[in-house]
Amino acid sequence: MTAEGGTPHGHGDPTTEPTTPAHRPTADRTTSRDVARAAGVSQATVSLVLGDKWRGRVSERTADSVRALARELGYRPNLAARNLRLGRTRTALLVVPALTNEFFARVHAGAAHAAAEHSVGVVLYPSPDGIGPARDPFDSARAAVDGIIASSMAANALATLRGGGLPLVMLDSDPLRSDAAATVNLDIADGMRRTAEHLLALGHRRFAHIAAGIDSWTFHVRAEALATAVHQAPDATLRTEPTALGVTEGRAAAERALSGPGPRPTALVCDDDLIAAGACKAARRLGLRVPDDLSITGFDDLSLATALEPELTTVRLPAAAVGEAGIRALIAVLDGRAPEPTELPGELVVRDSTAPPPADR
Amino acid sequence: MTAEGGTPHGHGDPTTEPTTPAHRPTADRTTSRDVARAAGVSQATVSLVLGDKWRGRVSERTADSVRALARELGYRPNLAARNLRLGRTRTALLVVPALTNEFFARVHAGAAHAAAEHSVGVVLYPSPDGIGPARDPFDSARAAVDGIIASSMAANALATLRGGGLPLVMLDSDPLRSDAAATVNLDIADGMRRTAEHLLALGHRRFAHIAAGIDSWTFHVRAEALATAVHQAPDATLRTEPTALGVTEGRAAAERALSGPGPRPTALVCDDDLIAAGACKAARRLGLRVPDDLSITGFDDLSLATALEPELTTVRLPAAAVGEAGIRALIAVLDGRAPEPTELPGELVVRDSTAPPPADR
DNA sequence: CCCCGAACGTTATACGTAACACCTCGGGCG
DNA sequence: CGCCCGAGGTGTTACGTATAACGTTCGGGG
Repeated sequence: MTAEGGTPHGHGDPTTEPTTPAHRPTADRTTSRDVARAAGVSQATVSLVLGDKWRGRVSERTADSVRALARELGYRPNLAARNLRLGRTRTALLVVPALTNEFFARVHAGAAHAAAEHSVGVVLYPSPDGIGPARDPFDSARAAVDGIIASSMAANALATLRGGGLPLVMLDSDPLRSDAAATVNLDIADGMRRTAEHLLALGHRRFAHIAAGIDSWTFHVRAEALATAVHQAPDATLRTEPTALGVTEGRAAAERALSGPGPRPTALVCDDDLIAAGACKAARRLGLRVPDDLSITGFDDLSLATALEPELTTVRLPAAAVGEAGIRALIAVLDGRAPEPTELPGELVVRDSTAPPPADR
Repeated sequence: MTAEGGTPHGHGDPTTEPTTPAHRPTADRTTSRDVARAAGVSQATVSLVLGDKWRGRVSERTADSVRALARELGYRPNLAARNLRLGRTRTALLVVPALTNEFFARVHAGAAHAAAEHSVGVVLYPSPDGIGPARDPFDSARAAVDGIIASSMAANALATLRGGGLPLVMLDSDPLRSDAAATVNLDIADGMRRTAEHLLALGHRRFAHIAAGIDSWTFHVRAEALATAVHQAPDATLRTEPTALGVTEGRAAAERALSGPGPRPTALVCDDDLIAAGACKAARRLGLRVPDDLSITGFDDLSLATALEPELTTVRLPAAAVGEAGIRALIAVLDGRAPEPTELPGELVVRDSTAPPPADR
């Protein structure tokens, strides 16, 4: 029990040399203590100087010398030790379905940008988009984090996320039934309504909704908003063709919608730009010209929208702003402030894939 | 020095209750010691059991009880503490230009996948694609990492990366002049050669290279390989039109190439699919049909390639495999094994944007 | 002459974990 | 009987950092 009487440790060699402590727990990097030794001060002083808390406690000369030596020795603070000591990491975990979806890549870019401005880090957990219980994000990310920002589309990871007891900011999820500490939403309904009104104003009355068949709030909102807006014109009809996400899938769904029974729709409203790209291919395959014979709209305004010919009329969503707002909200929560709930507007971008419907027979 | 005789600490209250140590360094999560107390064992035992090193040292009954309590109390190991103790983090830093480039999003996906299989994490440093000294990746990523995987296109961050003293795996960089611990390369030259041979076989002789004007190894290789392959046909001509990356930029460059002096090229070889998409738009704008009047090829095989009409003939690069190989190489280096240098092949995917040239006048 | 308060640092922890070196105890064996 | 052995643990330490609490010197005012 007493620590007196001989070193209880195995390699009780009182030389200053460490002599490789037999299991080498650390890569031999310079520590703040090394800098301290070199500067002839205590480790605490180094910590004060480098932490910029030295004013009035350390002389300017000493501070300068410490800084110089730190640079010279290539000192880099050990993040693990710092995080342990402080009990926080200044790091956020961003949970999204997949970055190959450009929308989420942009969300990440916005988050990374805003985070950098606050000296905060972002680590990513791309929730495997298949279903299944998903690996534990906390294990997979393997980085200690202070809070979580999660897209509602990463649904399969959400259950696990709850358990962590960490502050959670939800992106684009139902604000009513969310137990998150904060939410950042997109005004999806408004975007869809504007799309419908644009098409109605052009004279369209026969609509088909090529709808992402995904049980996610954002897509429910799209369907509902479209239906509501379309039916403001009493003679308008709307049929819905569900599809998985993706160009090929969208093409198949659009072909079904265009070759179904009854009069052919003159406008295809697609749940995202990839589906819209597929719809364009379907149109061409059926010998329909876009936009003369058929109008097509997308959603998201990915770079794809302007790469296509004709360029897509679509709703531009401020993806980067979503990421930024997510970071800001999380920081607010972590600082104990109440984050204002955010709702970001979309914007209808009219390009070349919409036009008045062909003259009816 | 002796621990006897009264607690030297300020709030010397010998109760077991911590009574909030005045600055609350840690969020009050369950620690392994809490689990130990609940199970009536020592913290060391908890560590053994949960670290799966208990066989032959702890009875099965005790181990079960510890595991049950850990789950019940919602115990999650403190990664910062673990990392500090072990001196490693089982985390890799992936440095890429930007994830909005689908190619790098796929690289990341591959890396994340391979990493997860080895219980390793990946954190991302998207090097701001502008030039400039870039923030310190180690600071920005804010996560302690064991090693780095960097794309050669994240050039502006590379200098800083060197300083860290961490193992570095380079992706798609010049293997000859690289001081990296390992390299993972794509056989870009082969892909470009196949493209040229495909076009030559179709009968093309007048080529234009819409070339990414970026000082990066991968693009130098493309230019060189294309020139070499094209000039195997003695009557072939090749002009080069540099461009920035992106659809709009590619369109402008293609327009220059098509409207320049001399006979018009019949084949446009583009350095990536985005540029190729721009080239398609340029062709349409000039009244040229693809592929009847003009053949166009891309590079990368992004999802864009099949979204376009006509679908692009392009070189499919195994982006995900690059990420996977990067992780594997890094793990090998960290384990002290010598990683075999990897060179991954591309594959020419012939689609609808290439055809024999129009009959010459 | 003495105490005081700046100025300038230092000492001592504590964070939570993993690994090592010890303990203890009952039984088998020579 | 004495001794060792293995099973089943415990005590202690160290990782590198940040900070609260505590010295120590020195010039000056009362």
